[in-house]
Amino acid sequence: MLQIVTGDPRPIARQITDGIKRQIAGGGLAPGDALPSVRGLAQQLGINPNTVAKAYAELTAEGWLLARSGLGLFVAEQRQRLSDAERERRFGEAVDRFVSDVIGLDYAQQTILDRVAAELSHYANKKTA
Amino acid sequence: MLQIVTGDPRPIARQITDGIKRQIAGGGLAPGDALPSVRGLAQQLGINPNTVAKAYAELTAEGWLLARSGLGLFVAEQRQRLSDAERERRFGEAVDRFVSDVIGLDYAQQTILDRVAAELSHYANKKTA
Amino acid sequence: MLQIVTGDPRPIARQITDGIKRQIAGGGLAPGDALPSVRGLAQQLGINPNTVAKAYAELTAEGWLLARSGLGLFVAEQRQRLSDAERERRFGEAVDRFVSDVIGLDYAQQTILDRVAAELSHYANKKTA
Amino acid sequence: MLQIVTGDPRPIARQITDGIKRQIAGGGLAPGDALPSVRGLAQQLGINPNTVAKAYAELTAEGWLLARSGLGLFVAEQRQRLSDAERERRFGEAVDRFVSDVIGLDYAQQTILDRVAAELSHYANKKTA
DNA sequence: GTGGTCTAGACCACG
DNA sequence: GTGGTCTAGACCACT
Repeated sequence: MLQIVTGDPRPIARQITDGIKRQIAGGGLAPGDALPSVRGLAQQLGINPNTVAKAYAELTAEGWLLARSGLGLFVAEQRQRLSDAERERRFGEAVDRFVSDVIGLDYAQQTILDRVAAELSHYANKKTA
Repeated sequence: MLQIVTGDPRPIARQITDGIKRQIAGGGLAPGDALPSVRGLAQQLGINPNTVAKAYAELTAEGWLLARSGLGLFVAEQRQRLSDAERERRFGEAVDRFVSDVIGLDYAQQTILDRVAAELSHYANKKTA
Repeated sequence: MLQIVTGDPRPIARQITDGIKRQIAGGGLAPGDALPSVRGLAQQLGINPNTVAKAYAELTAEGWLLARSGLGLFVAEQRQRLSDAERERRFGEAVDRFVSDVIGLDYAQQTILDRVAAELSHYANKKTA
Repeated sequence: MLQIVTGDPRPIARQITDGIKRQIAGGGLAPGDALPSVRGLAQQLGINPNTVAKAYAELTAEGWLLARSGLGLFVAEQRQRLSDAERERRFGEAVDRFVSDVIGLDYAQQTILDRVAAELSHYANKKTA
């Protein structure tokens, strides 16, 4: 289930997109599955429908979701959603930011890697490159 | 040397603080070393001195730097400023955010770990737990 | 309510952070409470919004406040952010400075202690060690 | 002995005035005692003579020291160095600042008072009001 | 509407 | 020369 945490520093729309991406990556949502309606999800989460619509729009633009007119939104078939250059750019940025965030906390490298591995393992990921 | 990347989504001041933290963590800047002056660095980077001053102020407030009036800023002795609980909290947040960022990029877990390890290895890390 | 005293040697932003910290410590502001908006408080105090923003930014960085994008700033849950060693260091510094400030004023020790006690008593302090 | 600590956030001149005030308050320097010369102290401390001269000038202006032309500076006789209003103003400011510094560290009131009392006791203070 | 960021330019204390 | 503070005004992202 999606959860909105008010204390979370991430914008609400980001929390939604992150949550849905994780569910898709982890198999909780399979290609073809329908998503809750904008109004329904907004009501359920107690937030503004505009915020949900914005999150859905972003996911659609990135190829995660597919709109079928009059029917709603569905999880798209697996496909290359981003160009390799774009993937690599985002990947590099994420690693960079993560290292900057963690570098001052003085954890051992192995501790950091173990923790990342543990967190990643919650989401099945069969792609090998 | 510090580099400002205009395409970087991080604010300029954040890029500066990150860069300096990394230099300190990696030993490029040792305790007692002087930092470039606010005006000097601003001119070198082609940005407003206030932006540099803001970055320096944050690092000073966090205990990374120490001001000696009239003389300039210097790298402070490193000490553990945060409680274990706070360190853990921030660590968890960083890991969580990182996983959210990369989970959708379809990289293999090992690829991700290798990249993080490579990036971390640039910085000496003496702590073993 | 917050008051800005022009004769006060503390910078304006410092007066604001001090005042808010005291209100939080004394229970006048509880976790979850909203703070006056940057622009609103600036107008009310007759100062520049940037000055208020700076004070708020510092309190946020130190963990006293939490920003919810688009909604404003709120008092965060209190938690112990600093290590015991760091707390002790700052405590020692404060005591040292205080003694230096009052040692030349020729007040009796008991007079000084009574005054400090009176001032501290305005703020609930549940910790017993 | 006076000590200059480079890591101290206080300006050097402030460190000197504080140190001399403490010595006078604690009896290490008695009325009539001569002070080291500006140049001598500056050389001993490894700092700029201007800084020492400035510190001496402040102490003289506040009535702690007395200049005898051609002979040097001496500790002044005990006397009311400040108006009562000025004493009270500074006292209030010092208490206020101290409380603001300590309020966020979450120490018990008694702990704070004990520490202040202990620190004050290092300096004999017989005046009772 | 909210806070966050950056620029520009001024004034101060310190050495 | 150094950093620290404040003002003024602009633009952005978020709700």
